[in-house]
Amino acid sequence: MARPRKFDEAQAIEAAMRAFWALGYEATTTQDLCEATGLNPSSVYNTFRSKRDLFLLALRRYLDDLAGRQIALMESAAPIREKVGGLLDQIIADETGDRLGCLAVNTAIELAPRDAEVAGLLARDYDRRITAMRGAFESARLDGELSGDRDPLALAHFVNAGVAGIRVVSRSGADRTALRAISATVLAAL
Amino acid sequence: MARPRKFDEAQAIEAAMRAFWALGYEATTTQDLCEATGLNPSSVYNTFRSKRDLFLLALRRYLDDLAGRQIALMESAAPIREKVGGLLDQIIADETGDRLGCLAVNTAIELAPRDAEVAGLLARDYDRRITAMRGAFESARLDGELSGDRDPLALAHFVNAGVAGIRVVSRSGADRTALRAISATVLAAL
DNA sequence: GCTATTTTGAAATAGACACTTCAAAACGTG
DNA sequence: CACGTTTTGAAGTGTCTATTTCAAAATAGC
Repeated sequence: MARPRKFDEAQAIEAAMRAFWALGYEATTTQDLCEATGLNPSSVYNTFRSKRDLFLLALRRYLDDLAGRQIALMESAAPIREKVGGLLDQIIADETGDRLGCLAVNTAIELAPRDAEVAGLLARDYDRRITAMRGAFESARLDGELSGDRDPLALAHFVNAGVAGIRVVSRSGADRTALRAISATVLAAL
Repeated sequence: MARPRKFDEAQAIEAAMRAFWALGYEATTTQDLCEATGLNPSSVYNTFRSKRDLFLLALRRYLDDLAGRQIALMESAAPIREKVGGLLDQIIADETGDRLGCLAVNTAIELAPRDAEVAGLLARDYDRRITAMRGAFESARLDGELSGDRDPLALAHFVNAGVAGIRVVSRSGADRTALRAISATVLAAL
C-alpha cells in the first residue's frame, strides 16, 4: 500500500527521551534529535509533527516508566522502611553514578511553569506516585510497622519531597555523604 | 572625561536576574534582556560582554542575597524550630504566591550539569548555607533544644533538601496542603 | 509490473538569536 | 569651547534552529 518505515517509532521516542533528559528541552536541538534517533529531519517531522510533540511523547514514556517502577516497589511485600530505603538508595545511585538525574524533576523546573500541558502530565504522574506511596504507608500502619498517629498521605508527600530534594542538592554540589545523611534522616523520620 | 551612563548597572543586573529567574537561562533571549533592563543591545554587550556573563552576575547577586538572608535567619536568636519553621514558611509563601520559584534550584537543574563555573557558584553557595545552618543546629544542641545524639551537619543537609524538595514538588502539582504537610514532617523530624 | 501511497534524503527556507558596527551624542576636563 | 573618550541607538551580521519541500525510493494490492 505504501513505503514502510525503516525505523521503530518506540525506539526513536526512547532515543529522543535520552537526548531531552541529558540536555533539557530548550538546549536540545533538532540536530541533536536527528543524531540521537538516527533519523532525517523529514522523518522526524513527518512522524512526530514538532519538537514539542516529540517531547510530550518522550515525557509520557519516561513518566509511565518511572511511576510503573515506583508503584511496583510500593505494592511489593517488603516492610515499608525497606521500600522507602530502596527508593532513596536508587536515587542516590542515580545521582552519583551516571549523573543523568531525573527528567521529571528537570521538566518540572524548566518547562512546567510555562507549559500547562506539561504541567498537567507531571501533576498526573505525581498523583499516581503519591497514591501508591500512601497505600504502602496505610498497609504499614495496619501491619503495625508505623505508629497509628502518622498520616500516610503526609508521609507520602514528605518522602517524595525528600527524593526531589536529594536530586536538587546533588546538582548543587552536595556529595555522596551528604546525600546519604539526608536519606538516613528521611528514613528515621518515618 | 567621557559620556556617562544613563542607567544603573546594579539595577540592570537585577532586572536581568528577574528575567532569567522567570524564564530560565536558555529561554531568555537577548530581546527579553533588553526589554527587562530597558537597554539597547549595544549597551548590554558593551557593559556585560555576553549573555552568559550577565547571567553569572545575576546569579551571583541572587545567591548572595539568598545566602545573606538565610545566614541572618540562622544566626538570629530564635529557637531552632522557629528558624527552620520560618524558612519553610517562606518557601511555601514563595511557591504559592507569585510562583516565581528559586533561581538557585532552577539553575542547579538547567545549567549546572553542563557549566562547571555555574556549578562552582552553586556549590559555594550551598556550602555557605549549610555552614550557617549547621552552626544553628550546634547552638541548639548546646542549648538543649535538640537531643545530643543528632548530627548538626546531617540535619542541615536534611533541611536544605526539604526546602529544595518543596520547591520541586510544588512545580510538579502539589498543592498548598501538601507543602504544609511536608514542612510539618520536616520540622517534626528535628 | 503498474498504481497509489507513504517514507526518505538532500537541500532549502524563513525567522530568530546572540552579538557587532558605526556614527552621533554626551559628558569632564584642559 | 574644543578635545578625548565613552555610551547610545539604529541598523546590521552571520549563524543556528525548527520546520518544509520535493523528487526519488519503496512497498502492497490490483
